Amino acid sequence: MPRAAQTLDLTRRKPRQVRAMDTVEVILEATARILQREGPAALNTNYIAERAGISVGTLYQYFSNKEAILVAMARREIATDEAAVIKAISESAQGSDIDPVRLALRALINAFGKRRVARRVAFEALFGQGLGNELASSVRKVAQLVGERSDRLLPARTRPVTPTNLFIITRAISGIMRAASHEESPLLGTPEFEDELVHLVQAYFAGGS
Amino acid sequence: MPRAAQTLDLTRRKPRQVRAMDTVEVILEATARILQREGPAALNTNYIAERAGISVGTLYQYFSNKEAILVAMARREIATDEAAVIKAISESAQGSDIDPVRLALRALINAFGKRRVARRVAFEALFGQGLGNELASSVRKVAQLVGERSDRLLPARTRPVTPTNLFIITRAISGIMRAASHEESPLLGTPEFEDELVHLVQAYFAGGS
DNA sequence: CAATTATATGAGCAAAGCTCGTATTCTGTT
DNA sequence: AACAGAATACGAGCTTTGCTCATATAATTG
Repeated sequence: MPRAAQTLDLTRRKPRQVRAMDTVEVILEATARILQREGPAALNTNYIAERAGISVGTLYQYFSNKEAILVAMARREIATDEAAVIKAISESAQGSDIDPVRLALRALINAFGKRRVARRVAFEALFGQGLGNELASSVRKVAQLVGERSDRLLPARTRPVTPTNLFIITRAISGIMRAASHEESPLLGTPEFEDELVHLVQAYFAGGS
Repeated sequence: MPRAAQTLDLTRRKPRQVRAMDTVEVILEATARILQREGPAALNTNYIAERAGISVGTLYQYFSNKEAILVAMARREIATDEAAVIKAISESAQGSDIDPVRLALRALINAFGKRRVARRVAFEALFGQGLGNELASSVRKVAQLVGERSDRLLPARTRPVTPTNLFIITRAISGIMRAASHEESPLLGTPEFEDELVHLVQAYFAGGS
């Protein structure tokens, strides 16, 4: 559908002036709104530009293609999630009597409950681009937490935190969150769901071998 | 890009004659080949038809849109995987000395190692369509196996097999497989990877509460 | 061997992605 | 203040591509 991708340079202008920052902001916001209110089918670059109150040309000054907008959105969501998880962890450090793993996972679950459609589409784009690993970064925070404090949190035999088992638990949680945030599933947000996630993480790190 | 989806009837002809079956076959095969050899960017319906040696019109007689082709592909892969897992399970029933959970997971890992690109794109389509649950079906076989034979396979305190924890473990494994089958990761196929999956499943079902 | 039903064809329409030449605004320098 | 150059914005319009539909061919049935 594009004019053949013979333009190999997909580099775009990076916003320097405040005006440009605002433009990028406005594009991402419009995209999220359209996705959330009118669904993925309604999303096209001309319409994004229209809704954002800018021109298509401007849009393509900052994003090399439609996917790139979604990827940017996804990265933003991930950054937000990560911040939430870190906050939960640091809060738990001082005085809360609830299991920190639980607090961190709770923060994550909460984040996934918001803007479901927009998030889903954005993450889909991330995966489609082969960048699925990035989604795992906020989850990794939880995993590392468990690894570091394993002596305090887990029973007798603990497992070491290797790159491989970080990979495993991280993708496991990502997979679950992803599935759960598809609207049919009312599971997200139930206490049971939280319990199961906590159990999965702890059992995985606690088990022998 | 389509002529506006105002045609609400997405029903298509179902192949009755052998000729028609072959056509469908040939379409799916061409799609997989293009994906595998030339990448997702090269995939478009006109080209699929050309490569399949049929006309676009014919293609659209059996598939309501491009996505539908991918979804069909995904379903086919899933069916294959499921068969492989079942085979592994039944073989283990008679005489093998290896843990049946391990055998089932091994079958799954093996399946995911083939036609990686085509599979990835197909599964992506499945998710995009909100049909991600289907991917879980072959994995569920493994989970059920563990649940049913838990007394034999797992240590002391076992957990019941509820819909919720089937959901959890099933999506966990799906998430891991999915991530691992993205080409950057050389993890798929290592013995370590298999070990970790086995451990995850067993630890999850074995843990207390 | 009609008549009916199933299958195949491909030119071409409309939607959507994206470009590029031009216009406007900002920033720093003298 | 005046100006140059850089950054930003614009949007008509070109391509690509998804998909349809009028028409033709093959299979099946009675």
